[in-house]
Order: sequence, then C-alpha cells, then structure tokens
Amino acid sequence: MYLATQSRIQQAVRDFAQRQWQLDVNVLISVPPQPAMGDMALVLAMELARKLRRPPKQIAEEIAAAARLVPGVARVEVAGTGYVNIFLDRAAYASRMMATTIAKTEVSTAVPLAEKIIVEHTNINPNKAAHIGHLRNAALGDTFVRLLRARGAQVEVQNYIDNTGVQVADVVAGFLHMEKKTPEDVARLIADPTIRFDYYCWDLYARVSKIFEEDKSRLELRRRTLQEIEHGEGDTARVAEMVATEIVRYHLRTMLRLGVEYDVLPRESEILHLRFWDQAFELLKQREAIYLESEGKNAGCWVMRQKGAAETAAKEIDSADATAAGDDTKVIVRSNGTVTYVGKDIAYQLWKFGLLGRDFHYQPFHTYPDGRVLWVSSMTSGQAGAPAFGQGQKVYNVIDVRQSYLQDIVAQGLRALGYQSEADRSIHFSYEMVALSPRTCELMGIELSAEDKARPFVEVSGRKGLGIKADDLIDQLIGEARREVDSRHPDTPDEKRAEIAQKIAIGALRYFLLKFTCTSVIAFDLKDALSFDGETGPYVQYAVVRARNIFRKLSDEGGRFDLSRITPELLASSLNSPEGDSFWQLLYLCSRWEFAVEQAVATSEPAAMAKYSFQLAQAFSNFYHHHRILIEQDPDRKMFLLWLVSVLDSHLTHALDLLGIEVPAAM
RNA sequence: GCGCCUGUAGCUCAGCUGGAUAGAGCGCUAGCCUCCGAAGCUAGAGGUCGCAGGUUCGAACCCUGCCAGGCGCACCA
Repeated sequence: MYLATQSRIQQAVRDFAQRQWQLDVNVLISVPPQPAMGDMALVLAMELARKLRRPPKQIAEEIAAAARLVPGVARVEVAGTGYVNIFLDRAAYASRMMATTIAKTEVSTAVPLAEKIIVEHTNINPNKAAHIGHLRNAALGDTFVRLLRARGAQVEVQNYIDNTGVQVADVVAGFLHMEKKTPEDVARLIADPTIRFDYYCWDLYARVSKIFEEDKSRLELRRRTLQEIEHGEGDTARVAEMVATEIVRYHLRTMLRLGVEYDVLPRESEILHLRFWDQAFELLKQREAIYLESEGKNAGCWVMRQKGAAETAAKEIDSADATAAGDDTKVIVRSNGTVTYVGKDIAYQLWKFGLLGRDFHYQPFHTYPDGRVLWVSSMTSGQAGAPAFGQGQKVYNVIDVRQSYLQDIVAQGLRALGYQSEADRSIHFSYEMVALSPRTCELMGIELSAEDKARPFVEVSGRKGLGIKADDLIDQLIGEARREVDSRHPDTPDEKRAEIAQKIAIGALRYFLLKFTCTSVIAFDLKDALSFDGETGPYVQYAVVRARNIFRKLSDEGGRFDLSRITPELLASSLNSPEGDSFWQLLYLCSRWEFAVEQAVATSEPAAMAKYSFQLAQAFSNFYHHHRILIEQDPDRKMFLLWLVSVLDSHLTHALDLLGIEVPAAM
C-alpha cells in the first residue's frame, strides 16, 4: 500500500518534470518530521532551484499542482523553503488496506523476483558448541532470508560445514593423542546421554589449543592429523567424521531453538573428494590467475598476485619486521600440496553460481518438525528427489568483518577467472563481532588480564574457551522468563507456561542480536540481554498480546468483531474527525511495514526491521492507553477501534515473524 | 607501515542514502493500576553530533587533514 502509493506519486512527478522542464529527475520521497506536516514530503523543488534558476517555492507550487492530481492524494501544501507536503486521502487509503490481506509476498516493488538468491550463514566450525558470536551470524542470516522471502524472492539457505579444517583436527588430535581414545571410545562418548558432547569438545579444544601454544614441536602432530583427515585415512578420519557430524547435529538443534532452518549443508570434505577443487585449480591455472612461486618464502606454493600489487612489489622493503611489510601475494596451494581456505572457497563460490561444471551428490540429513528436509552433500549419489541446489543469481555470504580481507581475495579470484559480474553479485554480508563486556566477564568468573580490563570489551575466543555458550545463554533466558511467567500466571498449566517462557526468551534474544546495526560491535552484557523492558523483543510481543486480549475479552463478553460494518463512510468519519489524527498515524505506520522491509534489504541491515517493529509497538502502547475500547458506547466507533487493533495485530505479528519472533499466548 | 570500520545524552545505540526544532532505550526525577494486564503509560532533566577546515540554498551524514578506539594485513579458518 505504502510503496504503491509512493511510486504512483513518484511516477507522476517524474512525468511532470519531463513534460515541464525536459528533466529526468529522481524523485525522493521522505516522511516529514512531524505528522501534522503531511504524510509524504518532496524536496525536489530545492534540488531543482539552481538548475532552473528560479526560486524553489515557485517550483514547489508547480510540483504541488501536479501532485494534487494523483489519485489518493487529498491535498498538497508547500511549506518552508520549498517542501512539497502531501496529505493522503485517509479513507481511501484505509479502504485499500482493508482490501489487501497481509501476506508474505505482498511487497509491491518492481524488483526482479525470478532470481534465485543464495544466503550462506552460520558456518560454525564443527568442533565445539556454538557461542553468542555464532548466534549473531545465524540471527542476521536467518532474518535476512525471511526479509528476502517476504519480497517474494526464491531463497536457498546454505550452511557450509568445514569438517576437514584445522579446528576439527585439533579436537581429533585431542581425542586420539591426548586422551588416548579409540574411535569406539569416542562413539561411546557420543552415545552417552549424560554428556553434552559439544560442551565436552568445547573444553577439549581449549586444552588442545593451550598445549599446541606451549609446545610448538607438537604442531607437527596437528599437520599430520589434518592431512589424514583430508585424505580420509584411518582412525583419524573416522573420528573426524564422527565428531563433525555429531557437533553439526548439536548446532542444528541450537539454531532450531531460535527458529533457524537450512536447506542444504555443503561440506568441505565433498569439495575435496568430489574434486571441486581440482576443477577450480585447473581453471585458475588455465587463466593464469595463479602461478607456481619458485623463490622466496613462498617457494613451492601456488600463489595469487593481488590487485595493484605490482607497484608495491617494485619498492624494496628492507624493514626488519617482514610480517608488517605487507605481502603482495596470497598462497592458494601450500608447498605440501594442500589447499588453503581461499582456494576451497573459490571453488565453492564457483559452484554456487553454477560455474564449476560439477555438482555434489545429496542425502537427506534431517527433517524439521515443519516437514522441511535438510540435505547434506555426499560422496555417493544418495536419495533421489533432492532439489537443484546452487545455480544462484545472487549470493550473500554472512561472514564477520574480520574475514573481509579473505572475502576480497575470493572475489578477486572470481574476477581473475573472468567472472566479473558474478564477483559483483557475490556479496559479503559483513557484521562486527560479539565481544563480552568486562562486567559480564566478571560475572562469569572469567579472569581478565590487566590489559583486557582496560579495554571496552573482551573478544570471544573459542580457542581459549572464552565465551558464552549459546545454549547456556538460551537456558538462562528461559529461566528468567519462566520466573516472570510463573509469578504472573500461577494458574496456567505447566506446559503452557514453559511454552510462553520459551517464546519470550527467544524473542528477547533475537531482538537483542538484531537491534544493533552490523557495523556495531556488540559488547555483550548479560544484564542488558536478560532485560525484558524497554526496547526489547518482549516489549514488542507484549503489544501484540494486549491487542489480542482485547478480542479475547470481547468474545468472553459475547461481543463480536464484524468486519462488514467497517464501511467507507465509517472510515472517513473516524479518520477525519478531530481525534482521527492519532488513528491515522497508527494505521499509516502499519502500512509502512513494506518500506521497512525494503530498507532492511537495500541496506543489508535487519536492524531496520527491528527498529520498525519497536516503533509500531510503541505507537500501539500509546494508543492502548488512550482508548478504552471495550467500554466504548458508540457501536460504530467501537467497531472502528477494533478494526484498528486488528490491523495492528496482523502487521506487528508479521513484522515479528520476519524477525523470527513468535507471539506468546499470554505474557 | 598499509587497508577497512567506528566516534551522537551519564551508559547502550538509531538517525530513511544531503533536508524542516538531532531521536530511542537504560539509568535518574516526578506522576499514573476501582478501568481491555503496570513486561505498560505520561512528563522532566540530560547534546559544541571527536576536533579543524572545505563543498552548498542546506551537513551528524559528502571531501581533506588531524585526534582517539577497534579489526584485518599466515603455507589458520
């Protein structure tokens, strides 16, 4: 509704500018700072003043005259130095809102929706439990997927599993060499219901890392373990497979608690064994994107020269600290013949665009409660019926900002292969890290160095075992919510209370992770995250719950909401009455949900959607306190108010759904 | 050293791609439950938008230079 109206006005003004001044203008429409000033504002007159060498106010009058003719516009005013303020025909607008039910594919923009978009997110190394940093990735990725789907796009969600990397190797080395376990021992550990295997690995990983740190001579063990895993050999590979698969199952369970689901799990082991890399390697060599280094510290490696590196290379760098001197090449294949992450990722990106000329085999890995099947890449041709994965027209890679450099190199690899446009359509959806506030560290008994204490936040480190495990946090949030629910609803059945507490906890967590923009480091503070007041998920949920309570109470009293009694005349009289302004503002804000979606997608900022939902909840809370609906004497007015509440309910529920937040039955 | 990001109220953050009197939440102060649930509402105090120049009708936003902080710059991912 909002976007359609907006584009109608844009079109009219653009046509007018074309006719009147033979100018091709971009008509920007904004919302005036105060509702009394109008519903939409044009600043075009001020922009054109110089070009037309005429006073902006005069130009504004002409634009206003054109805007007045647009259907749905009630009146237009020129204000200030040349603003064109548009007031919409409220009743007509409301009628059209009533005619359209809010649906997932309703955003009425002219974006090409036939394209298939691939979103890759989560990508946790399968060697330990997930922590809060991973939750931010998944919450952002999942919300972005929901936003894209709301616009009608076809989206495929991939969760890349690096099951052959160093991180898994470290845990495997820990099991086999530190703990002297056999594959059977590890299998028993996994089968033991009293042990959280992912938590066990969390600790083991920290221990192994410490030992490698202390004694560099043991790094040979890491190297050997890694190689055995890559080649799929013996006990090492068996244990790696067991560990990675089991941990992935834990990760999926954790993410499902947040309502996050995936379509396919492409695994690194298949990238290697199905020779994806060999194919990419051939391409890279053919196009001379990489070359075999014969001298220097990278002798024996296949390397890629970086963009603009030639001049840098020409300069002689004789500084002592060579690490700081900046390298101009990036190793793709190590001297021992193994491939680096960048190399594998180039192959993976090529596959995503359908440029590799190869495909995975697939097997079902898991069936979600809603019936959706999650597939995993596989060596052997598995079950029939797997969808056609990959072949995206656009790819979003949700990866934290610290990997920007590597992402750039991957994109450069694509360009070096001649895939310029694919590189442009492979987007690094970058976000800042989640760190811990010093206060939270203290609360958790984490000892801080004097250096760390002076910092505004402390970086999470899986390697050091420093961080908050995702499930621990969720459990704590549920506990906190449960206490509140118990005290408010002592008579509600236990099962119901558990469900309510769970939804509140998840709502709080997802909102907390989403309300910051991507460039903001979240200095995670336990107290803030556990709060259910103010700008939080529960505040927004509460608004919907109260809206629904009105309808529940209504039917308890034997009343009935009858949509057919909302006539155009009633809408007109209600919205144009002296107090109609406040009704209109609520209604208008509801209609702008699609703008929030557009904004969030265009800027890759799910936070915009979170902010919008909070704003809408706030507007309703205010409305709620000003109007006692159920005791309203005038039956027409009561119906109108009920209608407003129902519009709010559907829109806010939908907004929350896009954030992956459910509405509890009560609060 | 080079690259990217950030600096807005006491704290944590928004700020619709350059527009009108810079906004929220938390915290603080003062009110509001006989009334659809107070996880709520209302009001108040609190700002040199890091600093200095520049661009223009107009700058928190764009450009330049400083200052401060963060993150990258591996044959780890």
